[in-house]
Amino acid sequence: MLEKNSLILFFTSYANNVWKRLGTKDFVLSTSMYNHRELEKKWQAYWGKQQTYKTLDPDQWHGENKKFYGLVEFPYPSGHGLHVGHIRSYTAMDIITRKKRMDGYHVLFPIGFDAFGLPAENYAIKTKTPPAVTTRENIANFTRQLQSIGIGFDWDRAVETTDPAYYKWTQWIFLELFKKGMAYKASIPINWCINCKIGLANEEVVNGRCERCGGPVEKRMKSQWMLKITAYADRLLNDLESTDYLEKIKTQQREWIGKSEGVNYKQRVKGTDIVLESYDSVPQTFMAQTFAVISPEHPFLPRLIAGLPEEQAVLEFVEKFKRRKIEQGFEIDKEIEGIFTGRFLDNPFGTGDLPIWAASFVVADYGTGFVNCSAHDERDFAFAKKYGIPLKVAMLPKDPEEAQKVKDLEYCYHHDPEGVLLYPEEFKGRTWADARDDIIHYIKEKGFGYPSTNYKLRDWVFSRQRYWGEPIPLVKCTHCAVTKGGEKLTLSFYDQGGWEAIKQERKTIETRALNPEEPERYFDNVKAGDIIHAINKETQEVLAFEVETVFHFQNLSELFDRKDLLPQICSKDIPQTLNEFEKSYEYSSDYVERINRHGLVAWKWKLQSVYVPLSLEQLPLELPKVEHYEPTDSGESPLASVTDWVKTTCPDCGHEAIRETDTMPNWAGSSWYFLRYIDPRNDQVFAGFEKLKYWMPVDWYNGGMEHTTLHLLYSRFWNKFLADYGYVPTSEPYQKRTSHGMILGEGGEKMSKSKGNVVNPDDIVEQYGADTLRLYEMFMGPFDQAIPWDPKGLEGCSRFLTKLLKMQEEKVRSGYQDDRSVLRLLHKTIRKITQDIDSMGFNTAVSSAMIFLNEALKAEAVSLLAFEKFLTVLSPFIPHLAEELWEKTGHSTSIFQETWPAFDAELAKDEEIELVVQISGKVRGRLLVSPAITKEEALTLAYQNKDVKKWLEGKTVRQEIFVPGKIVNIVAN
RNA sequence: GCCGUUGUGGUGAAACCGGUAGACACGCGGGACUUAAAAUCCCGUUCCUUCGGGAGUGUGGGUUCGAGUCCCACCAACGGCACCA
Repeated sequence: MLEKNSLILFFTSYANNVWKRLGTKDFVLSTSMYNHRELEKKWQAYWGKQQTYKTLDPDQWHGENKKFYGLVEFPYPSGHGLHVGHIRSYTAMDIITRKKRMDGYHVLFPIGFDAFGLPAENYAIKTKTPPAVTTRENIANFTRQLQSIGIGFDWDRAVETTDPAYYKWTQWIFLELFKKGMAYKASIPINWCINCKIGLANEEVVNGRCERCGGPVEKRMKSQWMLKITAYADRLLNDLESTDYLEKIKTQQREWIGKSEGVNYKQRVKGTDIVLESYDSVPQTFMAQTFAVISPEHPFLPRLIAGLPEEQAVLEFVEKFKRRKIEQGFEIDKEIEGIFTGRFLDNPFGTGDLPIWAASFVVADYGTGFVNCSAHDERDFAFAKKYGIPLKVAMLPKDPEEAQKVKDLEYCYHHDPEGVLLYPEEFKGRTWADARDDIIHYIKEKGFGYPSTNYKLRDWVFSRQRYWGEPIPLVKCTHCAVTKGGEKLTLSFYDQGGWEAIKQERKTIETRALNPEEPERYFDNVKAGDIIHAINKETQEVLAFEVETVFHFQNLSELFDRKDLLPQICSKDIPQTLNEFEKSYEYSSDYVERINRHGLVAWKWKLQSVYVPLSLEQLPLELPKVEHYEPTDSGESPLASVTDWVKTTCPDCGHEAIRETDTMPNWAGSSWYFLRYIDPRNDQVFAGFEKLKYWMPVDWYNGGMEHTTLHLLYSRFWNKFLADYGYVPTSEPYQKRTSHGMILGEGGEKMSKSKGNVVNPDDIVEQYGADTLRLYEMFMGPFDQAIPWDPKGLEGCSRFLTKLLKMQEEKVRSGYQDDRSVLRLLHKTIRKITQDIDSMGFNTAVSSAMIFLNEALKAEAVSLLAFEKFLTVLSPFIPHLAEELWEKTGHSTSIFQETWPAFDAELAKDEEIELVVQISGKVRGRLLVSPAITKEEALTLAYQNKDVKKWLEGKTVRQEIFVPGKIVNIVAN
């Protein structure tokens, strides 16, 4: 012992520097330091043992009847460990929820891990380590780190998306979506990353490159599971009104949904039977249209140009376009290029035939992929100028000079609400903004087109051909499902009657009038063995059925003669006369007429289920072990090679069947995790309804700006879907959403391993302690803004804690009568911190605490009562030290069981204020006065002031302004 | 190009509804304690200055008794979207 002491004395001169490096600062040298490592461990153990942060179920809560559900985005447990950015967000919500607890709320503040996804899988490919193993290790590490910074999570409720007990319900929700027709399989052009061999959602493609590997992306046709999020587009848009998201987050959501209203025109291509539709969101100037443009990727384009002299040139252009699109990573907006197709549009507006061009600037998958163009659109204008296509104006500015310029086509004049229309005749003189609705009506009345709405939002590509994700719990049955190819025709049903008939197989004969103009729609090429899909347009439910026999009839009379078929066609009474029979076919005015002109097809069918869902008892469908984690070159999931897993029996018929081998995207598990926290161990349902009713919606959700479009949209969609079927109580999951700013590296750049500027929170906790780290992250700058990391900043926060300790040891006296000024500042501080926590002004809350501490240390002493109040409002920021000091001041229970201190407005009031005297807006003097001083009194005092007298010498007073409590301004010259 | 955010000392930043610009913290300079260093404490720290004062919140205008804050035009940085007809 003696030896050790002398050693310390001997080495004190540089010990501080040395032990910081060696990390051996595990003894207390003086009162000005504290052993954060031991102290923090002590309180973390205490909280664990006392279950300080355990959230009781509603029926066990006996406190006040008010709840608060605070949510933070659960982390992806990467191998790099916790990022200091996580700590910023988690500490903020930790502070908010601790305060809510102290305000008497029943608080839910949970955490979990979103652990499916590419990094673990890519690591597995590289090292052959099963993702389950790395994930387990990473979760253990993250858990340790999160606990080491003292975030008050209820660890009993922790969830992991990779846990079969969790993804059982992710699979269940998917099956619900499937059963309700919200999941469907479609062959679509998907974004295919050549490097990763994986299909990407639109949102994972950044500037034409893969978001993850940065490699090139190409379009490939692939059969994918899709979720019909577009069916919820309007509600996802409109319901934003009822939420309290930051305005910029709402804007992002709105723009991603991208609702646009306008009209569709239906127009015949001259000399063909092709009818093309175009979408126009600015129909006011439709009379200006002088040409049309079709997307090079439009499916009708080859038919359009077939046999024309231009055909070869156009096909070459299309080829060149597609190649360039891949090579240049979609950066094709530099120069717009096009080619005349040789076709003309038979313009129904009577303004002449419009030449049809194919051009790079029209995208295939928005609207109809075909556009009518005019001088009143910037891109159209530029294109026409480049290729010398005639233009015509249909709207002019009010200013005559400008109008002349527009007439001369000097620039593109567009989207001016005050623009005056020239055509059509009926609208001459009306303004662009005012005429819009009437023009749309006019276009509809004239039969030129009909109102239509478009969204940028696309259906959600929900399948991945990857290993590390939730298996899609469907079985492809070879017995009760037919999987032959052939074009799948679609039969839609608006009416519930027809739909029910199909579902119950009441009718086994379907008939359709033929129409050579639209062969696809009217089934004149239907063959036995075809799979036809019927879609209920109301519910979006899809059923498949196989065509058994096909019958063709010239007219209704021929069909009426097949008396053997009639009972299967007519659901009610069988008509006795042809006349009666015809009547039953009068869906629309010309339907019978069309049948008698072109004929009619009828076919016998049987209902099919191509994909059969597993039953609840069969869930979870666990991921099997595999040998290789690489996706195959053909793009199939590695699961496809696990033959004994793929081979199974059909849950419906029991015959041999094959499993779906696609897995879900990593968005799946995070789309409902906030629901699972509420009832995390329930094995009967994903969460009990009564508990959901108590806790939902989430009162406050904080996360990164990078998740404010997709994750937010997807999870809102799932929640709405579940709400529609009565599984969750609220249609919107999150009442309030805020976002934290990123923490950047020291140089102001994003932290990344390659730049070597990553800060490891473990190092900071080791050196300074968790409380210092927390305090610094809250103090470093405005919460919603990106801030570079500054190691020096930690010092100031560390000093603050040392001073706080010093205050407790040297200044706190029980029963001391506090100085009036200290008491006043205390209550001002309580008020400031209370308000700042609610508005996320953490940086100014910390600064006000610093101000108080600085002042209090100057006082002779501070009462125990005052110190306790100060410590209480500070405790959410620095929970460990707060508990320690609370204990030191004689308490045996946790500080977090205290009530949040109320501030006394009377005590916080100033007795004397500094009133600034300005002469003509310049500060010339100051007066110490009562806050209640009147204008007259203040002016009298001001005029007595010698500086003021000096400045007013030889001047005439023009005006006297008095702002109570602030300023006196004497205007003189 | 469009949308959003932000421009204030050497640095991170404060500044409520238009009312003392630069709180708080870092850094730096000086001092105290010490043989010395670290730690700690105290003083100073926007710039210019003839020590009276003057200028100053990205730039240029405007409104006002008074503008970092409001209005107009512009510039720059960051983030998001990007041929959406």
